[in-house]
Amino acid sequence: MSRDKYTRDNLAEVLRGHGINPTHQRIEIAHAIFSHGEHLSADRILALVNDRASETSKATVYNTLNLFLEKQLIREVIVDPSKVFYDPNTEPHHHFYNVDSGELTDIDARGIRVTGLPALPRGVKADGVDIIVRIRSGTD
Amino acid sequence: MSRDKYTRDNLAEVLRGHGINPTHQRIEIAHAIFSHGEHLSADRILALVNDRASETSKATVYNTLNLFLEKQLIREVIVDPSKVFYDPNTEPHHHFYNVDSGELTDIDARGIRVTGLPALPRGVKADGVDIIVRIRSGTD
DNA sequence: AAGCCAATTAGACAAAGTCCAAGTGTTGGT
DNA sequence: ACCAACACTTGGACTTTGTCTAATTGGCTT
Repeated sequence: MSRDKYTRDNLAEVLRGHGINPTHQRIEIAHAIFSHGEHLSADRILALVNDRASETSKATVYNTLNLFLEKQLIREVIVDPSKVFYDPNTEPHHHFYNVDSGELTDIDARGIRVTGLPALPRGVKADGVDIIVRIRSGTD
Repeated sequence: MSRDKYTRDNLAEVLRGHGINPTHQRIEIAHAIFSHGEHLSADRILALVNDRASETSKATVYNTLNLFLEKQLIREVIVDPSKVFYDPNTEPHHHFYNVDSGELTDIDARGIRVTGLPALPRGVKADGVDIIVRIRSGTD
């Protein structure tokens, strides 16, 4: 694994590998998500890509995030009623969500086992299991 | 268990039991949530209470739902990026969420065990564990 | 009836996200 | 080099969920 994993060249390769045509904007957005090792919301991503240099519109950010989701380059994490977080980690994992601070932390799924789940309803297929451990910083 | 568990009289009692002053609107909203054995969104609740008879404003519906949450009469379920669902079932339980239909189904938490979760980060306390099993009706 | 406080209200507002029609590249064929 | 075709991006209007506020209403208590 090289020192600088998320060069724009490497990212372009990654995008191609997921069947995504790597454009300037898409690379910048991927860069924002992957090099920033955190769970970002769409508005943070919009701010990050425009902070840097090139202008990217809100529409493109949303289009691109949805494209990345569809192509399974990233995942969405739904824990906050007001906004979606995007997760560059597509390995199986779960989350701690600090309700007070809004902070979101990964929990590696290896070693976690859930027993006692009922069978799936008829005619459906599983699409994934999310475990969210809600925590509070409060000392009460 | 009586035949008609959710009379407005009974509901008034329940509200009082949770430290909530039972007003007309609050009773109607509680009635909508509890008698309708389903997970409703705020806009559905607003529609239900106004469908019936008395007019209740959007502000009151939101105020009341947040009050009910605070007083732990109901829970919120966050599975859909676009809206919150309110859950009359405050027993420990989890959910199936059909991504295609939007349908939300309870999973009794008794018998479910999660092993292998890491220790909580320092200085925080657990606030609950949500398990969401995402399913698709698709036959692909 | 007067006064008090809690609850309700309409409507303005805010924020997240979608949509659309027009514009800008980029590519490939000749 | 030119043109056509297609893909991508864009601003801005729009929609939806939810919050806020200032004014009004409604119940009690005396």
